[in-house]
Amino acid sequence: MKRKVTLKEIAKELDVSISTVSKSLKNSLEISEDTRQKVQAFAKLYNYKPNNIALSLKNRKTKTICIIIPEIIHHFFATVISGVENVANENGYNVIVCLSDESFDKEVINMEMLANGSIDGFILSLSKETQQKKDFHHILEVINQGMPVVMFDRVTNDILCDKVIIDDTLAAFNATQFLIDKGFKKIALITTVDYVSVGKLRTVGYIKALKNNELKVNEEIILKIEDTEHFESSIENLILNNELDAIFAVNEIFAVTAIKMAYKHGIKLPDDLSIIGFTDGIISKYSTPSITTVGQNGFKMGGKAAKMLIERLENEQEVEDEQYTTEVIETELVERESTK
Amino acid sequence: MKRKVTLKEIAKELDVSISTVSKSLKNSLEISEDTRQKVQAFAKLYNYKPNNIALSLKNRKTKTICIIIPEIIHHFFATVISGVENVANENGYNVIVCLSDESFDKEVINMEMLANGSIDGFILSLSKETQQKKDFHHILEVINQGMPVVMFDRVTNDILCDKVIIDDTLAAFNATQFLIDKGFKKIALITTVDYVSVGKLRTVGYIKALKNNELKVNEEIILKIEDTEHFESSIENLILNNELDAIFAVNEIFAVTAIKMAYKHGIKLPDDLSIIGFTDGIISKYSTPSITTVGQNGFKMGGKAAKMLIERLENEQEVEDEQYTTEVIETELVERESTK
DNA sequence: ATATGACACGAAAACGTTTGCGTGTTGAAA
DNA sequence: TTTCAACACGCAAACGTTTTCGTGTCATAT
Repeated sequence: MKRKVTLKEIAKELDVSISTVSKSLKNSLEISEDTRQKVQAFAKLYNYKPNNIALSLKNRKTKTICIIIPEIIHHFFATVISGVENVANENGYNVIVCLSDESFDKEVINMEMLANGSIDGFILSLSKETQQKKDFHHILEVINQGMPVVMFDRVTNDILCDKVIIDDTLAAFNATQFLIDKGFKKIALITTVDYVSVGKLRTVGYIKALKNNELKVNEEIILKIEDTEHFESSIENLILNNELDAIFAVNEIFAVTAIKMAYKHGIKLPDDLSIIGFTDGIISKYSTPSITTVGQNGFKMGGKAAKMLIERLENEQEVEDEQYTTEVIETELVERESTK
Repeated sequence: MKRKVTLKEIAKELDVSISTVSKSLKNSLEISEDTRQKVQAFAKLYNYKPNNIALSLKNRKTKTICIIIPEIIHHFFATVISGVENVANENGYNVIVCLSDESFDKEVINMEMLANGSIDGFILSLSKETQQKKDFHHILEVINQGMPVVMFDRVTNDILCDKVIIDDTLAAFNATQFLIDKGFKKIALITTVDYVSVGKLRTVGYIKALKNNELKVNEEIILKIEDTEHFESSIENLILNNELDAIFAVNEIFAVTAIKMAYKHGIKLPDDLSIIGFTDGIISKYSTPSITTVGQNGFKMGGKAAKMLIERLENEQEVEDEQYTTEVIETELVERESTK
């Protein structure tokens, strides 16, 4: 086992100074051809690689960014990570992944743990609990320290920073309009409780579309799910107690559960009932029938977020314009078998 | 915007030395009650937090581990990350996630990029390409430098290190036996090409179970899928051209695709055909019918891997026993609707 | 009055780099 | 022979910590 070799060791071995070694390896003109080659040969032989930590300390940048997400199990967040990773690597950055588990405390701890020089910036999607508490002091603190933050998907207006989102309202509007255009009148909504920002926005879009087409908004067929564990029966009741034409669900799980309940009671899809979901994940693709859904393009979203963050990092020394931008990623309606 | 405050700045402000500040904050007995309180108050006021990079350099440990996985999109790998994150955080470690995208080169680059002091150790599941090339020099190099590596799931005998796996052969054996016990005779296998280690092992288990029950191994109903993109028709043909009793698929995608093809041709599950998959992911849970499958418990696997790595890190100074262990995580057959 | 010890603090090295600047050695020009 | 530039290299500071080892100032004991 040969431990990592350092400049100092090379210097001692070759009987030159540390600076000479360092300069030789950087092909400095100060150093004679002779020693330069000698040093480089030796360094290659011993597989010298500069110590990243030392460099980070010297340069005061770590070339590492952190992404904090509520849950990695969600396909959407996984694709976002993938997108972040992609452009981060292209730019020589590493990615630390932190999970908040939808918990405010974990979000705070994670941020505090890393805001001490370990990383150069954050990419962040708020946990449910944080959205509920509306307590963003930890984020503000980090920003005030001069560390750039980019928020995505689950964002808040209370924080000024770069953001990348989709137009949830518009996407929901379009999805609902799509159903209306098919001639459906009785369109149910399965959504989350209001404090989940994206759930609320999607609800708004749904209602807007109905009103826009002079359809009555019927509270009885708007199901707001609180408990993310036991909602099967709520959805089952929704379907059984109403003669629905179609359902718009604000996520995959709700959509596929609706399909399951319909199937259970012999309701044929898409003949008797059409369903549109949100998020083009693994479930929508492989479900039987496969699910028509709103694709969010998490990969692109992550990539964009990383790009914005890195640009801010690399231009830090220049003008602090403090002009924050909010990038909107376009969504697309992926038509599959669950709608006719 | 107030930048991070350092020991030096506190020292200057309070007109004491850096050492005094450092010691005060660590409640050293060397320092008088008086100055200790003064320093601590000042530090709290300015929200002093020690710079992690400086600490890493000094201590020669970063309290960061890296996990390299082939794809984050796979639910199984996502759960493993989750498990790693969990015990890492419990022990004050951070997790860097790297994706190899099933590419040998990316795997190598990732390892080299981080093996220079940025992290303390690796957790790793081999990319397909690496398994195919059987080139493990990058891993060996890292280990030879004294950096601990823990491999999981997709491992190789060519590398000596700690490992955490499931008994793929046994799990496949049990799954097949389960089908045999139901009275099925004609049981097809949908698997991967042989160089994917786990695919091969699961194939072995399937064959073993058949032989053990004196059932004929019929190559015609063993489908080895090479192209991970276009395999629908292969599976469709398998189902149509053979009067199958049951199918054992080595992953979720294959299983759910089989269901889709069966559904397409009006074959009723589980009445006409039973299916068992592998990996208890999101698909198996939400598919209609939901899929009986072999649960791998990725969360536990990741947790165990992290624990092994951290233990090795913390005991590094002690006896270098060099006794590597391979931990086997038990699997469980999750019975659902796709089998009768 | 002197020696002793506790006490409270500072200097400096170390972790591994990079880099501006100083300096000793050349050779050639004056 | 003197002067001066080019050359090739080393010194030292800096990044932010921690920690060992001094050291100066007291009060106390002798």
